[in-house]
Amino acid sequence: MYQPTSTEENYLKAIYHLSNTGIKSVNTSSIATSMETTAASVTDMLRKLANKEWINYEKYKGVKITRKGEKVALGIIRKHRLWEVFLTNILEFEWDEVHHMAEELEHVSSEELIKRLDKFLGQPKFDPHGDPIPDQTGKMELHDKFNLSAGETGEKYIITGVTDHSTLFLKHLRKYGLLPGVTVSIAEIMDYDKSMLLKINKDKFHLSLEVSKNILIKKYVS
Amino acid sequence: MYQPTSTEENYLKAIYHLSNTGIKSVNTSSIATSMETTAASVTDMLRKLANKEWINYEKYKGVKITRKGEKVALGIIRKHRLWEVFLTNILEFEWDEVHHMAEELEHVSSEELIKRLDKFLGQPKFDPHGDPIPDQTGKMELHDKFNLSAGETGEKYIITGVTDHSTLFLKHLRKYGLLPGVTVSIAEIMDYDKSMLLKINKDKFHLSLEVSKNILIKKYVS
DNA sequence: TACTATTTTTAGATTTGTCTAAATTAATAA
DNA sequence: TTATTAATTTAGACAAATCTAAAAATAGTA
Repeated sequence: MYQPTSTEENYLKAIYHLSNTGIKSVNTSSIATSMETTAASVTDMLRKLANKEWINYEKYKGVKITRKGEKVALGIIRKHRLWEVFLTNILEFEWDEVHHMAEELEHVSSEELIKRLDKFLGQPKFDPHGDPIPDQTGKMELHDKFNLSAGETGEKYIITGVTDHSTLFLKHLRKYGLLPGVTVSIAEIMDYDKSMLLKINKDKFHLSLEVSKNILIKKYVS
Repeated sequence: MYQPTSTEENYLKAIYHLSNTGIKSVNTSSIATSMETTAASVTDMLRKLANKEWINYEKYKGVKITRKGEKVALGIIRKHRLWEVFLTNILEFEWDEVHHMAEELEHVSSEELIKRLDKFLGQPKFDPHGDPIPDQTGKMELHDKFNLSAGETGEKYIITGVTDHSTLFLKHLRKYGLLPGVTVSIAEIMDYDKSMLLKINKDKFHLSLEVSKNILIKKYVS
């Protein structure tokens, strides 16, 4: 129906993420925080998005994304994550370097370009951070991730993603080789501060709760 | 000094092209035509570009691009042409399909991205249309091209580019396999309308002057 | 319930890039 | 050289996205 502007795409993406991964209700101020803008700007934009039927919005009552809006958001997320795969796998960037570039590339409009990029990359199901890539219809694999901080001593796990996507955190993990796909086992969990001793092959690392809380894992099945 | 907006980049690119490949002086209306906008909008923008020292501009006296402006323009042209190579060589688009996508991709800002893309593509010197790709400093190969319409009977030539970049023309050439890099020989030139009989390997084509005037060639050296 | 604090919206401005219509300057031709 | 035509610039307005400050609505609490 309508063609979203880059800004509208960014708002819809933020609203989608807040709706799904966030815990709190999607209100004006949470959007303002995540977009690094003011509540007044958000209110203006919400009216526009509602006019175009991408969200349901009632003054003072918060926001709910519509099917149409979700479709737009998933399209952008698909582009973002595919470009991230391109940047890491093909152009050999590190996983903590690609986010900003993908933020620009995701707004390149051609659907055919994304279709071919997807094919060229071998139709990847996850991006370098372990986040699932929606297909053309918006569907994506959602495997049962849980927090490394909830792991148990002696158990083996595969890292599947992160909850903190900041460059600082990703760089930190890279130092220890803690990347999606890597197999780890928990050697010991300290009673005092819930920090843990982690094993990758023969190497051992000491990990604070702060860090383990932001790592997602799934059970290792041999 | 200043960071150009996408719009400013497009104006500088247009002015650069008019300065070099165009015959007429670079005046307000020629820019308006090539940008598909009004003379009034151009005047507004020229003042901005002059303030940022990318052009020299005196009211009613036309425009001359500065060193700084040329540097910006060549940077954009470099990105545009590298993305075109990516789209044709890697994603297997046809040469007449890539222009519009490259117009969007050229505004993605990361210099490091372009550096790596260039490396990944094998540091190509020409884009799919035979246009030279500037290096990081703005230098590019300028081999002595001339018009196919100025070619001589019996001579062998290599196609190096085109002067008409429209989709319609490029599609037309593609039908005959007349792409940059292809070797052709002129079998006959008709006295009456200057149309020519062209040979690629064993195939023969009849080409109007209209078409041959828009094809660039260089001498074949075995 | 009534008061206060917080959140949200409105009002009014700003910036960028655009437009149309009017005014001005330059170019052309009798 | 003067009159007419063409090109260019100015003036004023608009749309998108943003901001600050003020007003209005909601939520929390005594």
